[in-house]
Amino acid sequence: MPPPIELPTPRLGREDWLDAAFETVAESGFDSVRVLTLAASLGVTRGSFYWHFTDHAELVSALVERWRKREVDTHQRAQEATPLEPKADLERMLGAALAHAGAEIKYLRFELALRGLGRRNPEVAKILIEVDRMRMRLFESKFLRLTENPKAAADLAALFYLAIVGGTHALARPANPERTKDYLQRIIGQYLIVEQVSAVAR
Amino acid sequence: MPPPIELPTPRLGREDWLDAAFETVAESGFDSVRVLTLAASLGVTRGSFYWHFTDHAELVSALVERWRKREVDTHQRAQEATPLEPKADLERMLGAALAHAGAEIKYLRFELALRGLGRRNPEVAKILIEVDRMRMRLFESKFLRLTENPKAAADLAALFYLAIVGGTHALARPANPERTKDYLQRIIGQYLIVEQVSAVAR
DNA sequence: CAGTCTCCGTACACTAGTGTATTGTCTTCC
DNA sequence: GGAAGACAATACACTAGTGTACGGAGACTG
Repeated sequence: MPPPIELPTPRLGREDWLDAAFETVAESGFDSVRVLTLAASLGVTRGSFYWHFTDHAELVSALVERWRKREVDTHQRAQEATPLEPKADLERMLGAALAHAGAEIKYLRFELALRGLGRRNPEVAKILIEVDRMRMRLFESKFLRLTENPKAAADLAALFYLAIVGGTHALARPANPERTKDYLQRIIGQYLIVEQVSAVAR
Repeated sequence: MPPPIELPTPRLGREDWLDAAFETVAESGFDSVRVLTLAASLGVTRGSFYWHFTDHAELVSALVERWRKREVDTHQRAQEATPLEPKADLERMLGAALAHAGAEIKYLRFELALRGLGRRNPEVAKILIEVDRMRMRLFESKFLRLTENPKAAADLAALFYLAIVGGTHALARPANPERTKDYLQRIIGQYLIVEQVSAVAR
């Protein structure tokens, strides 16, 4: 039987182009995604590209759609995960959201670039708003286990989620990987203390 | 004597080009700043541009520098402003930071685009980090009037500042102008209540 | 009222990028 | 092992953009 694994990737598939485009986006944004450049980095000419994609626009929308699907997936897996003790649960979410190590930083940077695209592209904006809502609701469900006030839970979820987004934007470059996480973890700890104190006072 | 004001702007100055570039950046990012397009929108040809600027790169860096200067200015004016009662002070800062009305939204969008540029341009990143630090320290000084714990003040300042940045990124488009402000103002109110309760408990 | 300085138009050369059409070359599968 | 289909190279036409060189027109100044 023939060898099932082929090391030098003899022929390219749609996914290979998407992967290369993903790298470029994470590196320097959507405006730097050029068919010509991608072809060069893949070691082929554009003849290949226009076989897999009809258009430059199709590449971009396929890339966005792939991201969206993955986000929905990880969100569902997070929902189905057996919840820990409340505080540890929140910290786990923070850790996941702010994982700056290795390959994760690419995902973060891709998302930042995507938000940039969303500012000029209404369809992308729609997707981002959906994903933001999704994630914020998850945060909310976690905070609901800490306070009996539903409005407070919603507000705190929004505050923390937005702080995470802001943290990645404001401090992610250059190289403040751990700082943001520390910020937010300390604050969670502190909020919980304050919350307990206020509970005692009630 | 000749009329000191001239309505149709007979000749262009450096500032006119910077203004036009600013609009474009706020609208669709730095990558959309094209000499050719700007010239068209100003009703002249590129001959004018290359008189005022040596280069496309010079336009961009001049634009960034103008933004930086203005930020330092407004920051200093904010520092010198006579402080209000602590809570009102914070709310005023929130209001200023999230002013989404009229011309302000353009500044916001410009800053978002600038953060995008900062992700690929180390010099821009440096400027952004400086401005972020500046503003966070101002927040910190405000929070220091609410709590005697300096670490708590620093953390809370970071949390709120990052939430503001995140709020503009995640929800500013399309058209959630008042929502973010409401979020944060409600939360400030709530935190202050919790803080007071915890102070009573101490 | 000539000269100079400031601003702008024009023409040219060049590069980078898209998209199309056609042909070529592997694979696979019968 | 030959045909069909999947993938890729080549060549071409086209557009958008940069930067340069030079010339011209207004305005200010002596």
